[in-house]
Amino acid sequence: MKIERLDKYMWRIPREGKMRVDAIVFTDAESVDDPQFREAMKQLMNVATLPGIVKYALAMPDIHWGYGFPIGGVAAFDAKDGIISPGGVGFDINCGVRLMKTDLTYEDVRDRLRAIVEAIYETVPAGVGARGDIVLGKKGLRKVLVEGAEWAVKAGYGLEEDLERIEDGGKIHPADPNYVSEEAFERGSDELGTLGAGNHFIEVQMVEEIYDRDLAEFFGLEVGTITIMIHSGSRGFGHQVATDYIRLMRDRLKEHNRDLPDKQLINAPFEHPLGQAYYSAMNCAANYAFANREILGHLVRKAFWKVFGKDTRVELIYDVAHNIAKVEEYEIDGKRKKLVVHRKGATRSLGPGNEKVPEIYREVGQPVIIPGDMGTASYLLIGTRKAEEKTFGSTAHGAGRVLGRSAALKRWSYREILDELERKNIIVMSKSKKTLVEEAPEAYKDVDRVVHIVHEIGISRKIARMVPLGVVKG
DNA sequence: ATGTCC
Repeated sequence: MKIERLDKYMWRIPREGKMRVDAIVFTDAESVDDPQFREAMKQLMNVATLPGIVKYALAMPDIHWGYGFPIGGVAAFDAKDGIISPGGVGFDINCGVRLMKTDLTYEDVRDRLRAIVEAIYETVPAGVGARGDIVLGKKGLRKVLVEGAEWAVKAGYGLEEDLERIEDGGKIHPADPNYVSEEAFERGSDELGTLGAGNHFIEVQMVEEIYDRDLAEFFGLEVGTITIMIHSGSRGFGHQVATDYIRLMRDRLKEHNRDLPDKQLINAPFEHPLGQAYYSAMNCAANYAFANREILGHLVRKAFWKVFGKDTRVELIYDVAHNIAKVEEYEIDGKRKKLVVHRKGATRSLGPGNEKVPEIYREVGQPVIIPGDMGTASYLLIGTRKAEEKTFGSTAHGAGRVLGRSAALKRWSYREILDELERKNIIVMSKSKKTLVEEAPEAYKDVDRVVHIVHEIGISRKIARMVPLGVVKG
């Protein structure tokens, strides 16, 4: 594979073979020689062969191997003659993360940390197949799929003021539940307000460092401020939507998908009825995930009220999607074009003045939230115009795995991971010992390095760094 | 990520 260095953190794999565009990756020199990085780059080169891809196939510094498309990848396709692909979104549709801030400081919580972690653990259902308190019939669930986070607020699981602090207001359209299978309805009926497993988590954090004083003040953050981060997605519902449409595209679009370099890149022309059906069903799953995180946020709020009193303020800063495809307009060769922007393990990063940024934040730009893995730091950043120009308004989404789940299980024991977190003074409660080992901090790339790169390139800028005090996992 | 295999 030919890889050219364009800049300190920018690399290019020039178009070759069936590639329609170059592949561009933002990372440091250290990563480029890594064999696992090369595997992910091969996937990015495959993405560059897909019909209608515009400008280049992009990878963020947290790139790693995924289903068909690499995780940490961004690919934009012309809405007229391009495609949409479930593998370019990921199985956990609208997996994402939200950051909330409290009016508490480290001094206020230090003696009751165990109590708040336990309260969250008891309030939030977690783990594979966990069921929530909300059980919906088909009619009820249809409303969730159309209304997203707004449904949660109406049902008493959230505050009205939360809604403008969620990407796209927590409600994306078109989202027609008629394109969603019975099986997805069944799986989704009792999983609202549940955390899930794997890398999903709820963390109680503390602001440890401020990089931009003005913006930190704008968001009400100081060193010592207690924040909460929630990482979850669309649970079994989104997984089923992805499975359904991968199968449908495989069965009904055989000719269109005949020459794929990898079967996992299965896709539909965006304008084809099946492409439109997936788009709508995917948006239903995105709304399910927005509702889910809104409910989780409110359950955590209740846990804080229980431990620290009902007058404790727990305010949402922002909630972002990092597995999604969206129709957005960008200027291509001097013309504005409608593109289907696939962000798979990538965060939208819009700059100041962009009309898609809610009014309350428009003057500064869109908040970007980049979580670390369990037991490491997380960041609040701000979106930039440079991202709109260079990366279809995108930046990184997190640390990125460097070690597979089964390899992690072979390498470490449950006790070792617990001890490691204890040494860092982090309280951890997990439903599954296995999950905890799979999510060992050392199984992930260093999030500080990832964030440093996106900040240096200028596709998002650092505001604050948070460190975990307590973690709840599935 | 996932009722962790149809």
